[in-house]
Amino acid sequence: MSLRHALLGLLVDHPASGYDLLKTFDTSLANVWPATQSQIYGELTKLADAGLIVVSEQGPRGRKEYTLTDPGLAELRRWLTETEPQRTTRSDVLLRVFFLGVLTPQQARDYLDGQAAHAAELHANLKALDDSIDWDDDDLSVYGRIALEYGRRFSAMQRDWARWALTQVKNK
Amino acid sequence: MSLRHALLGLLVDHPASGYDLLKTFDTSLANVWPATQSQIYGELTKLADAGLIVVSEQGPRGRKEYTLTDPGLAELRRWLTETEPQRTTRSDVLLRVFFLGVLTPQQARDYLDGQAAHAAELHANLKALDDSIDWDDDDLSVYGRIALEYGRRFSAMQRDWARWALTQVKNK
DNA sequence: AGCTTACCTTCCACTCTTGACATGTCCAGA
DNA sequence: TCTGGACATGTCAAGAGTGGAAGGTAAGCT
Repeated sequence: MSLRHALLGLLVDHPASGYDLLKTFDTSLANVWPATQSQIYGELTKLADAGLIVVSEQGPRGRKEYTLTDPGLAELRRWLTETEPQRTTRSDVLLRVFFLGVLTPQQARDYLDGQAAHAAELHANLKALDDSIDWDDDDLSVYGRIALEYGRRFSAMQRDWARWALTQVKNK
Repeated sequence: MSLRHALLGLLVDHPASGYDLLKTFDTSLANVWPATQSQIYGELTKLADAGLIVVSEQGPRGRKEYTLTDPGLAELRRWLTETEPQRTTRSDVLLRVFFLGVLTPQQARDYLDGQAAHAAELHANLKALDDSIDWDDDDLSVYGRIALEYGRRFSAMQRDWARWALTQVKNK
């Protein structure tokens, strides 16, 4: 049910259309909670039916701009304070590690090397992104920066782990 | 399609029944790729239909023991070497961070504090687990240990990040 | 005026995942 | 002997997520 609340959260600051939200998901939220167009439009309809958002303006080309309602904001707060985040994540990258034994050591190293390279690249990109942003002191900046820092630390951790793992796979 | 390959991977070492595999998923694989009973039994049937595994023995209580076939092993190897791991993960924990601005600073800190505590606990548990295992030099040990090390580093990173984030949320 | 591009939404078919329910068998201990 | 707990599989409904097709409007450019 997180998509639901992600949409509510994005509507806190300003009204937006499905199309606007779709772009937000494709860019800034893509690394945290990817969502497709069909999912977003569908969920918006459900949220409007539930009264958590309303169509506040109809624009050209059938554009519908949604605005958060008071019950919607209350629901967002309830979600944040009263429900526990779901922590069960799936990691395809890590799952494969369990089965590297069926490959040759060289193939296993190739895999880990690829992961290290990927993580290193991501880390560099995030650093560049961080440097390019002029961080303010407002809420969006504070929490946006905290989220970005998570990405930086995570990618650094993955990079270092993969490099360390490489040293553990001996030739046999 | 990872569940499919996870099952193939588990059948490499020794034949197993759906029930056996279910227990493996609930224990050792739970943190990497959780799966429910209905999923596992369903997927095993599909894998058998596809000829990637076969029923090698029928036991008491309708027990069906599955064994990996050569095409099954080939498919596992193909998956490991020729397909890229899917890296799009969803993080409920991180998603919420984006919206902490709608709460009071104190509530936001409570949230981060909870995450720090949770990560610290997980880290301690993994360390204890690591210490309790007698690691050998075989494949299972090497790659199992690499996977466990990932968990250790990940939980440490989350713990430290949450603690750092706490210092970023000022009273206003 | 005509063409292209961006905008904007809806619908559909499919797979994956969850949770619950249903059904029954074997075995060990009181 | 009986009874509870572990063993063992199957099915079903509902929700979440993916990918793509379809259909149409407005705006900008030449």
